[in-house]
Amino acid sequence: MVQKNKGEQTRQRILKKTRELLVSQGYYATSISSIIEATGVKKGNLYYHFASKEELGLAVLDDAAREFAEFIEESLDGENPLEEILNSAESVLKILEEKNFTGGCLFGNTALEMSDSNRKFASIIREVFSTWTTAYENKIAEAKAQGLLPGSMAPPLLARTVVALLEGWIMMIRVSKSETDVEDCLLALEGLLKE
Amino acid sequence: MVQKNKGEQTRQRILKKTRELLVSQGYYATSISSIIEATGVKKGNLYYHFASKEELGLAVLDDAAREFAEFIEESLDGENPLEEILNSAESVLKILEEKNFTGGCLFGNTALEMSDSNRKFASIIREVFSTWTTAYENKIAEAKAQGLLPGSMAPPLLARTVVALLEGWIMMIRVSKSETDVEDCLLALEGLLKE
DNA sequence: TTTTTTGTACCAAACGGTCGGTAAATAACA
DNA sequence: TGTTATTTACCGACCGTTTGGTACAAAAAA
Repeated sequence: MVQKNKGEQTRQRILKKTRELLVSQGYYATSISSIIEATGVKKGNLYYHFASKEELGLAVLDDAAREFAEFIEESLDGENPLEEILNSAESVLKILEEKNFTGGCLFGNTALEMSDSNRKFASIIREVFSTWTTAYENKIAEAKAQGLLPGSMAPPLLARTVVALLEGWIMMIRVSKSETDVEDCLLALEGLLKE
Repeated sequence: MVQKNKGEQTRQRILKKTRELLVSQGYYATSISSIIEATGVKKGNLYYHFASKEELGLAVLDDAAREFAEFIEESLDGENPLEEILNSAESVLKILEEKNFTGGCLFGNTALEMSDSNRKFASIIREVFSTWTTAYENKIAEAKAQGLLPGSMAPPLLARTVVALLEGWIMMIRVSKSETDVEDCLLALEGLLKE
């Protein structure tokens, strides 16, 4: 069995493993040597695939952004638009639980760590929040059309609020590491959307 | 004119200036040498006042936490409990604007950067969120007693949701750097609390 | 054979931190 | 009050380690 694209496989391995490190430690705390250790890839090889730490970080973020967009689309599932959003939020929180509340959201973390100092990172983050918000916004507009939504908030504002609420709760859950906080977060979302 | 407590003054100067650096750059991106440069305090002197970078970071966080608790108390001002919370939130966001949306919230930033790896930092952050939440919780309970609050969310949950909403929006504002987002954040809070 | 991929050895710069020692302020004593 | 101890505050050269990054040869694949 001859494998094509051996280099591409290595590249992917670096990408995924580095993502793990970035999620749990952040950009600056993740050193090249720790990436080498975690992946088993030697330094020369790493720099063959990625020109710099920054480029690697951007590639990881880009890769994760693409996956996250797909994940959000798939997670939007339910009997009505409102349920779809709540289920999506639950899916997002589920990932946190699986990681025992360590790491949190790669995009949120990177936003706070890098967006003031590095425009390239900020640009990717902006796009992630934008597609995330838009996905929810469409469902919210549907729900509004069906009379499922109380309140006077316009769909774009409400969608961004839902995302902000999630990011904020994820931050607090990461500090508290409490499972009941996950349920509280979902209750808060229901409160925001249903009454 | 002989000045007493010369050392204490130096200590305070280090504390305040380092806080600025931490707010705008984060912990790992703020090097000892950059602190030395920014304060004018020489290395030997810095390590005379603080045993390590970690201890300095913790002292900064502690100092900021005390100030923030006072700030929240003072910012709770208005005709009724609900207005008090909204005014407090507005005050918090005002600080962001004054810094041109750079830096964001020291506690939120540090939470995401350190709380998984350093328990001492996490502990301070937890306490900050706790006092912040409690301050709002009391007002919310008052508002509920006065029949000002719609919805079924219990005051403790609603208070934490308000804080989460703020932290989440602050994160997004820091990325967007948009002034209108500040107003949107306040609208979202009104939507959460008033209808 | 040529191109792609990987491993090894090395680099300068920056990192957090230590050290012996100096200068200034304060306390103790005459 | 003037003099001497003693503490407090500060300095900058230096330490070992780690950082991100490079050069280049060996190996594998095409």
